[in-house]
Amino acid sequence: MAATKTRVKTPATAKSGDGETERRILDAARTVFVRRGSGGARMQEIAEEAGVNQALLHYYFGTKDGLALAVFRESAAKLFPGILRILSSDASIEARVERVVHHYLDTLRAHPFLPGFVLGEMNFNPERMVALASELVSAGVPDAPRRALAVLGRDLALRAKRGDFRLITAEQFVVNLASLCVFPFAARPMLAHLIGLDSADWERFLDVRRADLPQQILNTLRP
Amino acid sequence: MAATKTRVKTPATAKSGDGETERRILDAARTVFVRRGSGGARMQEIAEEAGVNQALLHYYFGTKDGLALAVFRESAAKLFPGILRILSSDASIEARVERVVHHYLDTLRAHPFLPGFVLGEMNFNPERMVALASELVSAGVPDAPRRALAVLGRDLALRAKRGDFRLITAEQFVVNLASLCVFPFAARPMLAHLIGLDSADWERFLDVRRADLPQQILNTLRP
DNA sequence: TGTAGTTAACTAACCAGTTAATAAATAGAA
DNA sequence: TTCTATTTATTAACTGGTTAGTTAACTACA
Repeated sequence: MAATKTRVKTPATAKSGDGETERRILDAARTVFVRRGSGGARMQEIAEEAGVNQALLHYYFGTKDGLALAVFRESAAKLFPGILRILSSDASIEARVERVVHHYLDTLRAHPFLPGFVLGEMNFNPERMVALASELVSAGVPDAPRRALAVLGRDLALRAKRGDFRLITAEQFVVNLASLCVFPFAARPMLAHLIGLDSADWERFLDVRRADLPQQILNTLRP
Repeated sequence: MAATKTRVKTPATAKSGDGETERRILDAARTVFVRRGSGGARMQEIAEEAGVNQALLHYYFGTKDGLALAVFRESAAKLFPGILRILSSDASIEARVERVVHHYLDTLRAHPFLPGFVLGEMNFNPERMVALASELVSAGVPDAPRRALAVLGRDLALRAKRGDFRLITAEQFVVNLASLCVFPFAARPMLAHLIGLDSADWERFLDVRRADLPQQILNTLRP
């Protein structure tokens, strides 16, 4: 076993079955962190959920924060990179909007607890976002989000010049897109309890949303 | 001193300066809970922030959860009731949209950490929303949100029939409104770190948003 | 033999909450 | 108005249980 206090174990080799223990810990951690946030989650609870000894959590991930960051990282990876790729493609704005909305809603339908978790975690433990951003720097792609925005901004400006769209910055536009796709998932507890949206209502709500939202968003751009 | 384990002290009388100790505890708790979420917050930290002895937290609020619920309740009260009132008024839809956006953005500019806190808390401690909802029932106004939505829904339908707007349910419309107003605040850490939005950028971003968002939202309704 | 993975037991520190005593405020009687 | 008993507010110290993390021994495998 290597030395440092916050050492993170490299991917497992043979015996553990190609990283199976690590996988199980990550899966369990995601389940527990999503349910309680990292502040409310307990390592022993995660160990039990994973069916492993608690010391293994430290063996593979170092500290609770190390584990929480690993879960945050993979959760955030479901929210951002795909969207940025679509937004900076060379398809028409109309097609991009439709693809983003569908990609976002379909992804989030498969992982409905993600937005609540990511938003909660990023607000209660700001060091998570700081760490992610510095990982981008380390990976040599610090500007990826900004470059995607620049591409999109150029296209939006071109269309505004042509009179197709009103003028809007890429930042505002992307925030509108993300707002309309992500917020309902994070706010679902409120929707459920304040206006009585049950599971079937929720699915219908999302169906309608998936169908209508692209056009609504394009409408925000009308002059 | 009354008996029960989860007893909550009623508002203070004379000596404590018209509830001053309680006020100080609530203020401190809000500060700490907003920063860390209730799972990550520590009672001794709140006591120090309030400048009181930790036992007083229990004296006035019973348990940590009792205190957390009190803070959640007053926080949620800044997010919902005012909006519902505006939305169910008899002003034109156009005026309602503008009023809601301005009310929301101005309120949240004064309390920028509210959305992150409320969304995080409601996802990590779902019993908060459950308790709030049952307080509405106890207060005899279980249907207030739904009634507001019904009023708005009727008006939206009328305008659709007239050909002014496309058909949309009040639920979808209100979620769009809330999404566009609230999400940016909850997502601010991400905006700051991924696309480098600093404080001055942020204020400008909100200024632009306040000015442009009403029309963008009304545009979503165009046929 | 050396290394990685796993276990059971352990531990210092932390945590939410309690307790008993004291101080301050209030209510009621004279 | 004053006094006294009661109630409320506050304090310092305490506590049992929990927590993240550590340790030493063992197992499995190359």
